[in-house]
Amino acid sequence: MAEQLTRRNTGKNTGKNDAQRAVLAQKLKDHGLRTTAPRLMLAELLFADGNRHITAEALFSEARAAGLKVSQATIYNTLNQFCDANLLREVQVDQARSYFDTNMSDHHHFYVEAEGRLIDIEQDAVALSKLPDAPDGFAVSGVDIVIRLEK
Amino acid sequence: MAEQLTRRNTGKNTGKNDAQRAVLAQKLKDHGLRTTAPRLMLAELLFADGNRHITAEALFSEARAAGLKVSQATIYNTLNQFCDANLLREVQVDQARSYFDTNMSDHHHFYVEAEGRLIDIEQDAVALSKLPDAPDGFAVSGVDIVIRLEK
DNA sequence: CGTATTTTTTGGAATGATTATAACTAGCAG
DNA sequence: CTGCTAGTTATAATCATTCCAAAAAATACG
Repeated sequence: MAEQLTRRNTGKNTGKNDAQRAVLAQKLKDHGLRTTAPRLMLAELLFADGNRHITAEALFSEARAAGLKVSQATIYNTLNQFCDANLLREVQVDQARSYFDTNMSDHHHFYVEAEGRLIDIEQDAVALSKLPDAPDGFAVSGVDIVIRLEK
Repeated sequence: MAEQLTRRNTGKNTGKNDAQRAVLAQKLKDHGLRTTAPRLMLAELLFADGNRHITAEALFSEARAAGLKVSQATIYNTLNQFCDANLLREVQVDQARSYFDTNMSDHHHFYVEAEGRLIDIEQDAVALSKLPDAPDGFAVSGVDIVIRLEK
């Protein structure tokens, strides 16, 4: 037993999943990451169904629920590598835990504190008509807008 | 020994500090907090010299450096009580640690990631000309803008 | 002013997220 | 294939923060 992680499945592969995997594998390569089984499977969870916001712990649970055997360390390593490789971004809304966002386009967030849930705000839904100059000697590396929501 | 925390000093009180303390004590009362020695001393560190941004750990160091004997637990308790009492606000910029801001006016922040330093942006230096509607059933409880800076 | 009642403070243990470590294993270049 | 390098793992370590139970200090009351 314990061969769920091998590249080739036990038999019936849906061509669809294989195609998807190939695309994701290429995506990893394009971003300078080797294609390993854990990375590919986590990429599948993260990127297969459109944009999402997820915590390390939630991803770990999902992976386990999907029958994958990844350690927590791999979850953290992978999330950090994906961030470094610009496949993910970290969103700063709650000091208790980190949220990772698969949407790399320029955008902002609603944060439902009560539920720990993030909602994308497309960039063109916000307009900053006035921005302060960066202090001398500094350059702006990012502008984060978080709109906190309550019931 | 060990009487540094008593209300009455060992002798020479500068009237200035006493006046300041009285103001701070009143401030605590106004916000529904009892005047205790630790609270008063931390309030002095926090509010005496204009607005500041500080982490729990930094406040603890300052308190120790000033010869105060407060435990870490008291630092955390006090910071949280001050937040609840609207004497402080917590700023969310780094998942590793919390920053507390004594400036309760409506404003935003520059964050120098490399130095872990926050700089206030006065409210009128930013103008949002377009804001998305809150999703159905939710109300906006706050808008946080953080401009990240690099050298 | 003591004494009772309630809050605070405290030191230390507990928690929870994240990172470091060291041994093992899997990619991939030749 | 074979070896070198990078990735994965389990576990221990770390770090900020919270919890806890007991001691101390504040207010209330008589």
